[in-house]
Amino acid sequence: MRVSRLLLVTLRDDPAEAEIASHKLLIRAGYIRRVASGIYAYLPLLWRVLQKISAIVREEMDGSGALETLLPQLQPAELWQRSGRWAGYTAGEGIMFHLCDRQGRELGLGPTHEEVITSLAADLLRSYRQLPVNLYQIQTKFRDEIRPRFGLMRGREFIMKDAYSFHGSEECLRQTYAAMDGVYRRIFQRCGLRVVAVEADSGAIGGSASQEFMVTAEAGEDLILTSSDGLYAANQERAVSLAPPAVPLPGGMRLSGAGEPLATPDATTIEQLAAGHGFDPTQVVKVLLLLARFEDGLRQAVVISLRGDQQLNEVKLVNALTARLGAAHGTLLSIEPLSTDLARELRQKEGIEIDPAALPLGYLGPDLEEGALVDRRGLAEPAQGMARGSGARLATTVLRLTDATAAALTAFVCGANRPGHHRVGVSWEGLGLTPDVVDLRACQAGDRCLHDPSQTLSAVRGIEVGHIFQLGRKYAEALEARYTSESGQEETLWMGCYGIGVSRLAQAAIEQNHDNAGLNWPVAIAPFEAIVVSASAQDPQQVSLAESAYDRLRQAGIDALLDDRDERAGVKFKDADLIGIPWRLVVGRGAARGEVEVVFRADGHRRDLPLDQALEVLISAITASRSGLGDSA
RNA sequence: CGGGAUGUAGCGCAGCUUGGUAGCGCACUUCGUUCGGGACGAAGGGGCCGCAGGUUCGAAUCCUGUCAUCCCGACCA
Repeated sequence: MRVSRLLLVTLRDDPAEAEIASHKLLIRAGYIRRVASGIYAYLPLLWRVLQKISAIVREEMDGSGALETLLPQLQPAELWQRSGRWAGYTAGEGIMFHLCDRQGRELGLGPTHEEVITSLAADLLRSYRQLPVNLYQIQTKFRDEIRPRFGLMRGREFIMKDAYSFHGSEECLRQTYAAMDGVYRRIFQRCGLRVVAVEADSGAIGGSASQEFMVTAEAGEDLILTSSDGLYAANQERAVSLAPPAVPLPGGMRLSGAGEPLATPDATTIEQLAAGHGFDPTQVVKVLLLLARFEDGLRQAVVISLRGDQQLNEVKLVNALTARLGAAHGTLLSIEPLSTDLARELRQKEGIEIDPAALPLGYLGPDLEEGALVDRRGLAEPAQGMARGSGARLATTVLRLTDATAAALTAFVCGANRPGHHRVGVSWEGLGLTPDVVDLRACQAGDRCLHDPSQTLSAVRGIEVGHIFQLGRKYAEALEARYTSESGQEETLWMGCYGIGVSRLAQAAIEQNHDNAGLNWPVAIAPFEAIVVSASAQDPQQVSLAESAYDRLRQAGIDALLDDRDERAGVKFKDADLIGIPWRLVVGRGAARGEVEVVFRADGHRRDLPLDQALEVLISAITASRSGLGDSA
């Protein structure tokens, strides 16, 4: 390809819309253009990169025995209603674009394809003899992200490789899951990425085991915690660890664990309480009052007890609530602090009366009375003027969950459930409570590891480029995907699913491979492997030598670009660096002697060589590094 | 959705406080000189000043509304 024909439009200034390096460079170097928020045109250069990544993904997936397919993006609501995900994905903060066709039928634009593939599996898979199968596709996905960000990093339309495997047993699923783990590591290695595999939360997709593949980069949206011995790595959402030991409360229990009252005006936070009254935060039980909203209208007050120095991990909380109430009440739509504002909103929009004045916010204790937080009237009567038919109703009991760090305290300080007062020397028995213990704390860098308390966790930021799940039978059950086993029994299929964000991966590669001059693609996914630049477009000798170098590179099967523009050498060099072509062959002053210069973009290393030798060097270096495997230059 | 910011030529920005009919750099076109790290000179082209309404003799500028984009939080490949 000739640069003059490439529609190469590069910019000198950083675009105002971009924040992180990779996003700025994608725009500046002419790889993408924004069409709307979170929606981008992939320009010819980027499309070549995406094709190369896709080719690697295909080779590795095909090599593992997976079958490529292409599934519809337009999906009937009915399919999603059967899996129980329609409401969660469309209502409220749902991320599925959905629409009605001319007959008034509801359709969704696929954010993922579990439903479609599972219903197909139910159709096609009948016998254990057909198992296992692994189907994948590389396709555009649509997600109405709450906040699209950072260019291709979090787009509303993006390219994803998703694979779904079906099995006759959990054991077989585990084998494929393990195989995909290996396939993924190879794919990322071939793409030239430094990736960490971490234990992950399975989120809205569901299922049991799941692992994310994180490109380590400062711009990453996730926090990864890893042990120094390399044996443990997890997403913070999921991570487990040992909290620092608590400082024992002097004097222990008081008044048989009922606690001694302490006047604490203006001490509504742990910091104020600790600073004002000489307590260590680990001696305090912090109580959070939250309200969970479920799909069926249930509004559940939740009282969380945490040790004062600990932070709530919301993902763990959502999982705990879903595990306890999801089956009976549907998707958990939201969980938020029960503030005065929320109480007002509840009264106005849902006809639910919670008197904020009755809530001693800032002075809550784990034994907070249910009083105002539950529905004591039986079925709630809709108040006049509120949203009709919302069906919102308050639960009849309060759910109390206690993190293990708080449950382990034998004598602690906590709020007295009346403004301006705490209690000192409280015990769980003294409160008449048996803690319902759940792991709810957010792990931090510096925490000790569970597998070896002498190891500590450290934190790195990461960009999630892949995620593999053992889904189990959740979707197969919902969509009645069964097969006949060897013994003639009808059995539900076991499922796994495996995703790679292809377009995100391209940008993550830039985040890891760039410098002040521009991009610096790994050879395996570079849009072109080499660029031939003649220093002067006026010098016929240089031009013809450049042409012949370009032809010979192409004949040798190299993806070569020829900068044939009548620009000054500096402009062409700057552009070559900016768009990040790994190898540059400069035809300049030495042209008269048949000499050219070979430049390696990554380290700027250059050498003058006769053309024949230069081509040889280039061709062997490129063919050696093309696979992305091994220790190429 | 809540909090913050910004919309002026393809890109980056000034002008707005104090209303008087739009400017700078880059990019683009033509000519000349230059030619190994984003050249120089000359001459050009390009703007419903996000949109709608209002105030005013007069609005990029003041007021109201609205839309869009970006950043911080909840979502995820």
